[in-house]
Amino acid sequence: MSRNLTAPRLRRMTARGQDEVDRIVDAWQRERPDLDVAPLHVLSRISRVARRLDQTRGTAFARHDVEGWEFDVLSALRRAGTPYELSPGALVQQTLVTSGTMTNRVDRLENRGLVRRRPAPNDRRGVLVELTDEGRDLVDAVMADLLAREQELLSHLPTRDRERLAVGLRTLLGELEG
Amino acid sequence: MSRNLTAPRLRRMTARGQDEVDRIVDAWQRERPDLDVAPLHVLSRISRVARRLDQTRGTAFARHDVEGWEFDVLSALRRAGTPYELSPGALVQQTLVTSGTMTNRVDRLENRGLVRRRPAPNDRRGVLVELTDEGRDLVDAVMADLLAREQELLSHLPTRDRERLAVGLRTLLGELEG
DNA sequence: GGGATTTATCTTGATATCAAGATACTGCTG
DNA sequence: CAGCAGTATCTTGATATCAAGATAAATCCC
Repeated sequence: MSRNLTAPRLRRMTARGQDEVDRIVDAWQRERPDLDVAPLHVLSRISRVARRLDQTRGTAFARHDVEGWEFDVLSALRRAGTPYELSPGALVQQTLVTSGTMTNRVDRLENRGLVRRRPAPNDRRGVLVELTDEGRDLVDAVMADLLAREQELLSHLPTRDRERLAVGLRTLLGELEG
Repeated sequence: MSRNLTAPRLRRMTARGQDEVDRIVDAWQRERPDLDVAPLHVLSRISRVARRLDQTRGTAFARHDVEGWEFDVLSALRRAGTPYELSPGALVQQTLVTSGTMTNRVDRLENRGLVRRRPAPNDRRGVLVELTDEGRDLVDAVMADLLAREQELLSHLPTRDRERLAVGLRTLLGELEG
């Protein structure tokens, strides 16, 4: 069993300052010196950053009176391009929720007038969900705002670091989805 | 407004294969060429990886008959070290949930016999949540298993890349928490 | 030391999610 | 062309979460 071989180097590289995850990992290392807790430096940090990111995005969404889950759906439809319509099944795949959740989401978005359901051609089981003009305007406004804030969030990270981050995360995602 | 200056380089670096986020970002770029969508390469990917990671961990937890939220709480208590006890407030801070959620979680863990509540000394408002022996055994077993799986997940990522990933994420987390 | 403020925890009510199963239609196979 | 497995969507029931507020005790400050 390989024993925290990478920990010392990691520690050196980050001498400037600890974050909450460093404290968590150190605590585990102290309590379980028999385990290699190095993976936590990457994977726990991802979970924690994602959590905070959700919270932060929430405040950006609030100013447009939109919930995160609403944006998820509208945004999948928007980036599909004209005529801005997808099947519920396709929406399920893209948003990583279950079919029941998607039915519920589409219901509520339809009530708000942001999407519309129509029968699928050539398949009487099927439905297509399409963005209304109002939905499109909304998602466009939110997206511009969101990107501005994310730009700012990344502004202290050099371009090179952003690329490395993206590449590493892509590898992980490939592992998880492949 | 800076216009997707980093996108071409990113694209080149990843010629080997696209992931789902690449497809999402490309679609946005096509639909909104006026916006700089590069931040999504990092931030959307973090959300998506985190989501998948949750799902993956879920299956590891299931074999020990533990839910993710249970592990979160037990693990905070475990790494606190002897005597394995923390206030509900401290647990709230570490797990990023609200106080109502924590009350509920502690209730359920107490019912399962994994933790125990006792009055805080010197503060009659307060309570301390402490790990039972059973809780400690459980969290130790789950942690060992979890680390083994995460080790494997990271095994295709060179050590150097893991370090860079950790460093970049730490910077982001500092931004989000500071 | 007594009243206002802050801190710590718990309660309540509304909501979003999921797993499992129901329903309805398609399209393959023999 | 009949039956049957597969696909697409929706329904149901249980559950975890959150926001807001209630309650109680500690601490501050004059």
